[in-house]
Amino acid sequence: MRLATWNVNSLPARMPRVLEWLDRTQPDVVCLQETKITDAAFPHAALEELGYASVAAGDGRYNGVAIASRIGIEDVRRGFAGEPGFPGLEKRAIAATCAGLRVWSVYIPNGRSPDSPAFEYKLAWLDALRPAAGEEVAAHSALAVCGDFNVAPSDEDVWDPQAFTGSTHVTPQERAAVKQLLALGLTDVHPRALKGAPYTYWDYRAGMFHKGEGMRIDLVLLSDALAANVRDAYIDRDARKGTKPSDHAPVVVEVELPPQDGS
DNA sequence: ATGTCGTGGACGCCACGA
Repeated sequence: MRLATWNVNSLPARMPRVLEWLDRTQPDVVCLQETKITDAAFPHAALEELGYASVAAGDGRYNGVAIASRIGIEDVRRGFAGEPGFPGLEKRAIAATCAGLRVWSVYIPNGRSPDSPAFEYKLAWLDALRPAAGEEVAAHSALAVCGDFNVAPSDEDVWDPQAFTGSTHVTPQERAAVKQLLALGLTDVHPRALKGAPYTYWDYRAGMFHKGEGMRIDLVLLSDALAANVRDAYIDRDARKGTKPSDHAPVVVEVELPPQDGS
């Protein structure tokens, strides 16, 4: 099966690119983040025309996550137990089961700067995600936790570690939080490097995309057993090019699912 | 270059988040 994750930075603004990308890429399941659209306005019908059923959790202006699947979508859960807010609960997590694969689409808070309340919120959010993810690891042998983690797991995942001194996304606390997630029994699937770099995000400003100044912050975490069945993983860098792109590129993973129980 | 996007309020720019 082909699984993808993409921070689209507004689904309304990105619909032409998203539909074109789905048609070209043919993922079975895609996790979306920063949809920036209310549930009432979510374009279920346009996705259905391409064969995708979709579920969403969104408030409108900020955040928002969704999952689209052409192989079935059931047991939907929005948010998770103990999820903190800032100050109120935000729309940052949705889960569903697609043909036996438990899939989460998550959008971890940005954190703004290490000395801000938003950073404490980011760490608290990751702390709360851990037990919820642990329950999912225990309950589902085939599990994928996908999304924009707003953390570059290692120095290899940023274009210049020196440039990030004093910044979020690279701090020991954030990296420790991701490591603790992996310790639950999840594998960070490393996509093939493109042009020598594994980046999934490039700031719109200052021509950073064209200078190759990016970060790998969009991750696909697979349950360890499932990760052993990965056939390919890549970043669709072309999706960052052209007219009105998102500032993130999709990550695409080809993985062989084990036979489903009872099928 | 603190250099670009996207949203929404209130209407041609500004505040905010990323």
